This record gives sequence, C-alpha cells and structure tokens, in this order.
Amino acid sequence: MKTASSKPRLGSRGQPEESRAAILKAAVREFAEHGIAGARTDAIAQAAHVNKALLYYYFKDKETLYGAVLDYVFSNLKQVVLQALQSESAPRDKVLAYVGAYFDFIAGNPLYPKLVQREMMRAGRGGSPHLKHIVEEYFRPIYSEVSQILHQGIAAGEFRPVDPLHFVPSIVALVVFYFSTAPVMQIMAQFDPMAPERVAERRAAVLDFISAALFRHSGQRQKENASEGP
Amino acid sequence: MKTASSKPRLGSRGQPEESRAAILKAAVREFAEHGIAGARTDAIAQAAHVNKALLYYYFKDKETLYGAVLDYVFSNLKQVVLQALQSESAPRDKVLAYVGAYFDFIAGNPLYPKLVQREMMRAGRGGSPHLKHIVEEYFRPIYSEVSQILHQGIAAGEFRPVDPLHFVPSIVALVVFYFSTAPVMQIMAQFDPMAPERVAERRAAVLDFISAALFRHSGQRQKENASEGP
DNA sequence: ATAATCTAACTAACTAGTTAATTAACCAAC
DNA sequence: GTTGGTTAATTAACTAGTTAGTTAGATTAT
Repeated sequence: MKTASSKPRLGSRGQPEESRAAILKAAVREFAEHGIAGARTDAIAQAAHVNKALLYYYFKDKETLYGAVLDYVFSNLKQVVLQALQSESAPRDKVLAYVGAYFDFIAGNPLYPKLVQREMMRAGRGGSPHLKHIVEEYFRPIYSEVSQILHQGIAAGEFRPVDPLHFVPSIVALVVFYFSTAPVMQIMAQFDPMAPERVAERRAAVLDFISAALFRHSGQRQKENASEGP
Repeated sequence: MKTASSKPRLGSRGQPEESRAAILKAAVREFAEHGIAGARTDAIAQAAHVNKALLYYYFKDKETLYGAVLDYVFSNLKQVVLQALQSESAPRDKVLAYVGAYFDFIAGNPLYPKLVQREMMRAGRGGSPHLKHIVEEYFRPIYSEVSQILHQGIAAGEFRPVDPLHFVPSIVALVVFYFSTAPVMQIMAQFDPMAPERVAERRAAVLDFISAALFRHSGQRQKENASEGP
C-alpha cells in the first residue's frame, strides 16, 4: 500500500488495491451477516464506498466474489493455525496451542464463524461450487497435521485413544459454535457473549473440555477402543 | 385425518389439514436447504403440490411460514428431549439419556440441524423476529433441566465441576455440528457421513467425548475451578 | 492517445405477495 | 330431492417491487 490519500477518490487510476480491498472487506461482512442468498450486491458496494459496477469489474459475479471472500478468510485461518503447530513441543502442548490459536483467530474476527458455518452447510443437493476447493486447500492440511499429533499423543500414552476423524470435528465444533450462535447466548444468559471477559471464560471452558476429554489422567483406565456402542 | 381420497383434489373443501401439512413439510425442506433468504415460495408450493396462493391463505407471509416451521421443529425437539430426562436415575445416566435422545432426534431428522443452526445464527444486527420466542419457549426449559442435573452430579461428586452455561452449549455443539456440516465430512473422508454405521460411530464418539469430559474417573484430581486462564 | 479505473443509468429476470374467479361441500327452504 | 345461497378451499393469472448484472461513457495517470 502507498500513500493513504484523502482525496475524494474520483476519476480513474485511483487506488485499485484499495478499492478491491474495500470491496472484499465489505463483502465479508455482508456475506457473514446474510449468507450468500441474503447478501445484497448494492449493500456491499455502498459499504465499500464504491460503485456497484466495480464489483463486477474486479469480480466476475456475486458467486465469484463470495469465493474470494472464502479464500481470504480460510487462508488466514490456515496460516494462523499451522503456525501454531510449528513448535517443537509435546503433543499435549501442540493440541493446546492449536485450539488456542484457532479460538483466538475466531474470537478476533467475529464475522468469520458465521461465514465458516454457513459455507460448511452449503452443499446438500446442488450445493456450493467452493466447498470442495476449501476442504482440499485449507481443511485437509490442517486436519492432517492435527490428526498426526493426535496419533503421536495416543502412541505416547499421553492421550486417550480417540478417533481423529471424530475428534477433530469435535474440536472445531467446540471452538466455532459459541461464536456462530452468539445471538442465542445473548438471549439465554443476559450478557454480551462477545465481551472480553466472557470470551476468556469460553476459551478456558473449551480448553478444559478438550483437555479432560483427551488427556490421560493419572489412574485412568487403559482401554483400546474409545467408543461405546449405540 | 379421514379417508385418504385418491381424487385429483380439484376444487374446494378438499383436505385442508393435508394441504397445510404438505406446505409445512415442504417448507421445512426448503428453508433447511436454502435458509430463509434463499428459500423460494414457488419452490415450496411446487413441492407441496399446491398453488402458491395457498401458502398465503394458511400463513400470513414467508416470515410467518418460517416461524411455523421453527415452532414445529423445536417443539418436537423439546418434547423428545424432556421426555428423555423424565427417568428417575442417577445424574450420570440422565445426561447420557439426554445426549442420546438429542442425538437420535437430530440424526433421525436430517433436515433439522441446518434449520437449527441457521436460526441460531440469525440475529446479528436487525435479526430474527423468532429467535427470542424460540429461546424462551424451547431452549430455556431444556437448559434449565440439564443445568440442574449437572449441578446435582457435581454436588454428588459424580461430575467434574463444570459451568453449565458453557457445558450445555458444548453438548449442543457436539451433537449438532456433525450433521450441519455433513457436506464437509462427505468431502474430507470419502464416505457418506449419514450412513447408519457412520452415524452410530459418531454417536459413540460424542457420548465418549462428553463422558470423558464430564464424569469423574477414579484417581482424578479434585479441583474446585474447572477453568484455566486465557 | 492509450489504457486502467471508475460511474450513472439502465435492463432483464426474478420473486413475494395479491386478486378475482372457481369448485364443491353443507344447509335451508320449497 | 331438487334448488339456490353460503362458505371454505383452491387456483390461474397478475402486479409491484427488488436485484444481479450490463452498458456506454467519463476521468486521469502515463
């Protein structure tokens, strides 16, 4: 980015990067709040202080813009999360670092969780053109890493013998759910669930929940299969 | 309901209850798959084999129809879940009964989880006219019951000292998430996540996860506060 | 001039909701 | 037991408003 000009940004050859970024940012909010069907291109243009035709100058159509939003959000997530897994520590600490980083990322970007959740729901019968790409590009690499760590921890006897295929989604559920359903919490309890102290409380609760469910405690029974029949 | 006539159902004074029910059923599917903004009233009418104007004869407008769908779904949920909590057993078994019933209800109605999730997300800035009613009417009674059981279990020393305000949503997250995000699972793993054996697997995993996180195991440390700082 | 950036105004398609008419069950009077 | 009015249930066709996407041109740095 160059000089942040305060000019009325008229005419041409203005700030292409700024415009594009403004559109993306506005689109994140609009899509997160209303979903792809509920999002209005006019609203995005207005929020970005840009003519609507510019959306179509930078992005092919609404669906493509939505795809760009998803790529932006999920690549950020991937970067943050994989970085947290870089350290050379015990499986136990790696899992905690992963969950913590994931939680903080979501908590720090209150618009993302709904976007994530909405996209994950989009597929049933003629669904999303983006989902496959997102899964392959962002989810699978993260899953592989975490899954590997789980196996290490289990092999080392640090963890209970859980199935990563279920445990990893369970982690995601615990991290994301609170934020995507914040409106319900707002009504249930009578406080703002996004207030820093509440978020900190939730963070602790999630870490505690996962720790208790995953880590072996002294005196705990050895058991090869982690499941009970239905 | 009377004789199921096989007449072409033309004209008037046909089967008012059947028509209304057909509309509701079609609306459940349409709203679950596309959300309220993405749902098309024409599609609902067509799926219900009914003229579109009939939607407006029975329901005031799209939003009202959506509200009726929500009431239908959530009252079913409430009934099933509260019944499971009726028994006179130990807190431990009550929690397992609750989670099992909740899980089975969602698993048996594959359209509901997305509906639930979608509505729970609907509020941020000028949101849902239904959410408050749903929370007060359906969620709070369930929450109260479960919360009470958790307190009993904690007092009896059966449970770890968890905060119901976080633990209950965590349970919901674990139960609902798998189903609402089934499309992702479908791509990640290469199997149908709704296949009976997979659902059974998930059920076991959820019960195991919650059991491990909640129940005290022999030799487990006593600790008054269940959280770690952020 | 050229080309990249940007806009006001327009259009074609879609969609929630309405209207006015139609059908048949029910009931009362003849 | 037929006639005709009343009313609930249902529909084909329409309307008014919205919305994604386009176009033809304007602006300005190089």
